[in-house]
Amino acid sequence: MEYDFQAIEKRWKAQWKSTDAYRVEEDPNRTKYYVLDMFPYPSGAGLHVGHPLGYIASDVFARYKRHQGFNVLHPMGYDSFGLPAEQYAIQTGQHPAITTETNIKRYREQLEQLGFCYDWSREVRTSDPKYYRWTQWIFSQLFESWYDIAADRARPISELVQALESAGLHEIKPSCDAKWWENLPLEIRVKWGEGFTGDLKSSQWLDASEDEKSQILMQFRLAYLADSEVNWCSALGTVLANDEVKDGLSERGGHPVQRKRMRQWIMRISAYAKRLLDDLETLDWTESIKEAQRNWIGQSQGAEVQFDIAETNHKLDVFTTRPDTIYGVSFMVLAPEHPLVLEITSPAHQESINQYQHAASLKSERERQGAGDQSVTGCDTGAFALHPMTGKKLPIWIADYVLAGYGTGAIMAVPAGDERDWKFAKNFGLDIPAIFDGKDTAESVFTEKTAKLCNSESLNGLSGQKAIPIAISMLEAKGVGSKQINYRLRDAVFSRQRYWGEPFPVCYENEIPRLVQSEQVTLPDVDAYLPTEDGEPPLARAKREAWNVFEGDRMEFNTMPGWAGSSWYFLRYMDPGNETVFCSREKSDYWGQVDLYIGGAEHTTGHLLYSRFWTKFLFDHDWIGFNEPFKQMINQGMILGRSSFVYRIQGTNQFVTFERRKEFQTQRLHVDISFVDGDTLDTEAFKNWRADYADAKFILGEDGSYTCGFEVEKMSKSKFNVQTPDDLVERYGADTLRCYEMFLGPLTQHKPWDTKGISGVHNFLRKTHRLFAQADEGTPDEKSLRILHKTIKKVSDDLNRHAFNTVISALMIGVNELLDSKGHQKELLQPLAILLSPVAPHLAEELWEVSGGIDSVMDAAWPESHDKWLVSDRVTYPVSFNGKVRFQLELDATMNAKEVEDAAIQHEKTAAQIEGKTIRKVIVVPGRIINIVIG
RNA sequence: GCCUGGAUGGUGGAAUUGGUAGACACGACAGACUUAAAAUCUGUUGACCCGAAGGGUCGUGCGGGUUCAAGUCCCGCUCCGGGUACCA
Repeated sequence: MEYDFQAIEKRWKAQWKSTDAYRVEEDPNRTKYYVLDMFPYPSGAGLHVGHPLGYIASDVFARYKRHQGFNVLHPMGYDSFGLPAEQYAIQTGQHPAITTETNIKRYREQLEQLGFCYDWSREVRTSDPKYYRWTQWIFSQLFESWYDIAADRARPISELVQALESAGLHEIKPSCDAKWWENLPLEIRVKWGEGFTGDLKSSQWLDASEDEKSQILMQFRLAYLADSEVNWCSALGTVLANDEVKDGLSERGGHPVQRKRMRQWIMRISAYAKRLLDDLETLDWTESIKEAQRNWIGQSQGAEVQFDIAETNHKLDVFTTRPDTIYGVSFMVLAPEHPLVLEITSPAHQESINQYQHAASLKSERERQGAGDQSVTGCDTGAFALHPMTGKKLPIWIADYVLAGYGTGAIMAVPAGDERDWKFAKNFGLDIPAIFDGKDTAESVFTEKTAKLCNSESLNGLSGQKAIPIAISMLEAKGVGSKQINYRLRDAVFSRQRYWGEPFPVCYENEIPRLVQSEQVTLPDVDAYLPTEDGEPPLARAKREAWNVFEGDRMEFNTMPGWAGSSWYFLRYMDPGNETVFCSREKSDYWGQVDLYIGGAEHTTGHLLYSRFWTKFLFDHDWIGFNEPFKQMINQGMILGRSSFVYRIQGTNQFVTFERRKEFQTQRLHVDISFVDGDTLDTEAFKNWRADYADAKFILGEDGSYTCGFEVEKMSKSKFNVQTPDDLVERYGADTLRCYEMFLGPLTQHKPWDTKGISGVHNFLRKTHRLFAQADEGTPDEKSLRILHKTIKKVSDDLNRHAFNTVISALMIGVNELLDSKGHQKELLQPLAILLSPVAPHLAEELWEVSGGIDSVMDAAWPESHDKWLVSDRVTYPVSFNGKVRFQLELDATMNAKEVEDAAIQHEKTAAQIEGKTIRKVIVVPGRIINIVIG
């Protein structure tokens, strides 16, 4: 009987559906295992062959764990808010919900086609109000929380209020901006006086009005409203990401983009910087991803130093990692946006400063940070700072290499010891004080901490490493500085000026925000998915009646970013239908962390950081019992496309085959890979492709066919190299596609997609089918048993280390050898069907039945290999001379090293190798190798 | 620049702890079956040299090194992919 994959796959899919085979429930008697794929965005194009790679791997692993008796949670859902649907809505007026629904339907069909063992009853969609209700709830909780630095965790804002009422800010330290009071309106600060430095008294708090209290609390909330610099594009009425801006213009449309301060919701992720950094140690992720997160969080240790500004009362704070070089400071540099610039610039410099600030505001953050061009720019303010130790006057400049958002937005420049400062000093002719003994820093910068300091008073003679703590205590003693740990990690902007996202459960009264708690806020209908004419987000178009709940003067017009819904979705899968909590504690205690997370590496610093942050927040409130979401993660590589090309002779409609293309002047054109089999073009299909090719002529090769050229590149529609799984599933079946994607190579590596090899894998399944067709009740011989147990061991070991590609080879070898040894007894075939089941589940069910298995193969216990069948009593040793293998020697496995050595030396072929030379040494690794050193 | 992953036959790749490099598969070639083709099956297939069997030399991006033994470890490079960037 032929391997009729279509009938087999149809039959078992129906069977699984009718028995609800993938339904999982909590079961206290079994150990859980949670396998998760990264949340897909359901795009209109559907899945291409690159997508399922990770899904197949996780599915294989989930099935393997199920065989091992684990209670496996393996869910799937959709990150269904997002820009493409909104873009489509702008163009067509179709509600994004409709587009999204259509796309999800297509995704679902494709996913089901591949036979994944998802428990679809747990499916979630971020755009479903029943889901985003809880995203909104988590936002509310962040709004209602502050971060207690001493306790190192989030706490309810009510506890902060209590503390403020009884003792002010004296005894507690909330995470906040270093000078949080400067964000408050002047009226409040006036009441507290000039010298206010953050030590809020309970009397001052009790004295404040309700509005004022709300504004003060805003400085400490974990979700807070503040002004933040954004790339504003007024033509598009929206904010753009750094990489959507090119040369000061929007990438789409080429409209001018300007840096602008906008009031936005922000997440105080910086409060969690240290924990996010430290807890990386507990994760089984690749070192490269962990390292990238470390760099992103960017902890640096150093000191904050205060400089007085000459002839004013202003003070300038800077952060430095090199307080030891304090005597090398020769000027100061502020970010162009630094609030002090306005106040200190001398009238003579005012105009050039204004110009420079304007120019800087037109640059994107990326451009400011140099992307490519290393030219040094800056502008003198005409003001001077006073050196805290020497009192020397130091000119204050502004330059765009100093970023407002990092540290204090100002630096003390030490040209002798810092690359950028040195270049800046050289460029503008500023002093470069020599502070390193024996280093000529007028000629080149010296950035290491190894040289002994000079011209540095009490620090003289010390190396930088030793001088740092001494310099800090010196600064502390003088009251002009203190030890400080700084993080590069910035608070995350949480507002988007878009329609298709979660609405905030927030309304405004006198522009003071408060939570809407009477009812869930759902997305209102709008007449268009565009910003309003005065640049308000699309939600500002919603009429009052369009909101299902309307409180205060107005509702919040922003929506939440894409990462909101995806930061906690792994929790919702545990308890998808719960209408009273986001996930019951009982269920999250049972399912716990994701044991294995599979997805691309492109989410390294976005999703993977934010979901860690939210997990820690939920943990702080004891709503879940673990503080990291994803225990182990594997990042799959990208699947690249294989493009095919035809060669058109210039100026004609004639196409020349690949081998002969050099004989003519040709243009290389992409051709749709669906007309190409191997590299051979279906010329008829090609002619029917497009009208202008209808009368194409071909110069063929010797074999009478047209051969295409090829190249490996990213899969994309415009390159006509996109392979969808659909037609492959139709031609070969889902099991073949699953096996083939696994067989292609290591999961984590990038690899070209090439269907050439798929027939080999398909062939393997056919051979397997053929082997089982001969199933009988006999007793297997020893040879076959050895093959089986070798295969069990190899497949199990490889699955354990996620080497899915070699799992397939091992199965191929096993099947080939069993066909050879006539090992078709049911006793052998049943375990073999189980081994096959994770990778080719449909065929495995069929074969399980054929070989007399009971119930579904999915729940059959994973076979164990027995040493009895693995160890052999004979060993074939390679015998090498000076490392070169010369012959094989079969010996008894029980022989010890000395006996093996003697046997090797006495062997007749050894004599021929020695030939006059003497044996210097013999190395025997029992069971492995013999090496005889001669000379 | 920095961080990070990689480079092995014509192709995808295997070699898990330093121990027989090239498993498995594709492709190619040859053969069987066939009137023929397709399909299927069998064999050969890293390069080079001598040859009847058999044997030898070279060989894992490049140059060094450690070792009885290196694709694997160390030092120095080249190229390709990804991330990131004047982060004080």
